[in-house]
Amino acid sequence: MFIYYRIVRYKDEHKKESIIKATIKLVNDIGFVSSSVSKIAKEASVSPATIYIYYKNKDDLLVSTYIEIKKKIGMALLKDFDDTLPLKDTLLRSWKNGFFYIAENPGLFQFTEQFSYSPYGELVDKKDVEKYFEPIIKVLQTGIEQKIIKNVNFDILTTFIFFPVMILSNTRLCSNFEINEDNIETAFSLAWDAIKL
Amino acid sequence: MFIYYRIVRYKDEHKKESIIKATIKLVNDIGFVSSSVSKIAKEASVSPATIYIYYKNKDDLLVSTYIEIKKKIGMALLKDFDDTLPLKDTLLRSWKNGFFYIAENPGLFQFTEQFSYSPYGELVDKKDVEKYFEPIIKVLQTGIEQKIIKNVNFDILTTFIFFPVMILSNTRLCSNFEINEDNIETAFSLAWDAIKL
DNA sequence: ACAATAAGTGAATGTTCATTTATTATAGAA
DNA sequence: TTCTATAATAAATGAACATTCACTTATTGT
Repeated sequence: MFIYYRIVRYKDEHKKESIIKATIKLVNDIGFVSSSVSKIAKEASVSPATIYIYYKNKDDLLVSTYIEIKKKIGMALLKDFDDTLPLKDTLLRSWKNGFFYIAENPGLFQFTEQFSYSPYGELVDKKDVEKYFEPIIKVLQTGIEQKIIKNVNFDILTTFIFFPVMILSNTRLCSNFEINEDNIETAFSLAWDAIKL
Repeated sequence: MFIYYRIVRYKDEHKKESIIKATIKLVNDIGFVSSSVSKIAKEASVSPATIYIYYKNKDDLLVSTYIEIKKKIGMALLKDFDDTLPLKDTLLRSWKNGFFYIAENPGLFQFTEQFSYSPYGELVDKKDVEKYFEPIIKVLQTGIEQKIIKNVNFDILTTFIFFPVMILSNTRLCSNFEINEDNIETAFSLAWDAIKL
């Protein structure tokens, strides 16, 4: 007869968080090309080998960081989500949530932009990300059925109602767009004109 | 008395072109992170040292490649440019030019996307790029003055009338948007609804 | 034919890379 | 307190990196 013990020295979640934080900071400051595991380790004040306790390899670290951020952004977007409101108001609320979250966390956003336009983007299972945005996508589909918005290819719709948030939030692309209630509403009115029937 | 000779072996422009071509191919295939000078040299069938005859360093090679591509895209966009047409027609023509050029040269477009969202983007003097797009920007300004399109922040305007071309052309972002006359015109009608007064 | 000079190169440079190995530190059940 | 599994690490590894070096090849006016 055998008795199995489970004696564990628990992983330090604070350490994991500081590795992710260091990854984001470094990638934003010097880019993927220059962000080595040792530099990330130094920034997080851990040994390079420690990173390999929490992540399989460098790719795993970067992909996990990306998904973690996408989850946060998705949740921010859906704050106070209420699809009993008129469609237009539901969308505008998400716009505002998105703009203000990105404005308060520019590093998170910048990381995802750089990541998703690089070949790292292909390492991500899209479904792992899309699930965080599902409710708002469903709202659009309902809008088409109720003949409130144009019945066009879904890619076209998202181009005009989601991407403007990302483009206008990108200070590199839009240096003259100041993020405040008025400007968001002005921009939103163009988006709404584009998609409304 | 001295006699100075000026005897030159001229640089082989074909070689320079093959280095740029190799750079684009490699960056698209494996990304900036993995594209080393030696790999680019091998792809171009030259010695790594040869690259340093044509370019100061690796950054110079990448930035030059980017500007070269932007010039080509800008010129494609402005093919048959005619600002005596109604504003709407001028813009639609550019949309079609843009879509079809990108569709025929997906590698060029993909390189610029990856480049401009990476820290390499900061190495480029924006004016070196903007000049290739100037005529079409002026058309928009005229449209505002003539009260044909909305008088809003210029960043908002470009978000709805230029970026959709880039988003919809990006197969990674829009896998369900097929590029043909009909679909381009449908997408353009949303853009026009957004910006028209 | 030859002098002059730039184009072009393969190999070597020292550095940095991602990852592994060998070892120590520590938490917690018995 | 003792024991054990895992966290954590410093140091080591071989491969790959950007760039330079010493050299050869090609071109062209004289």
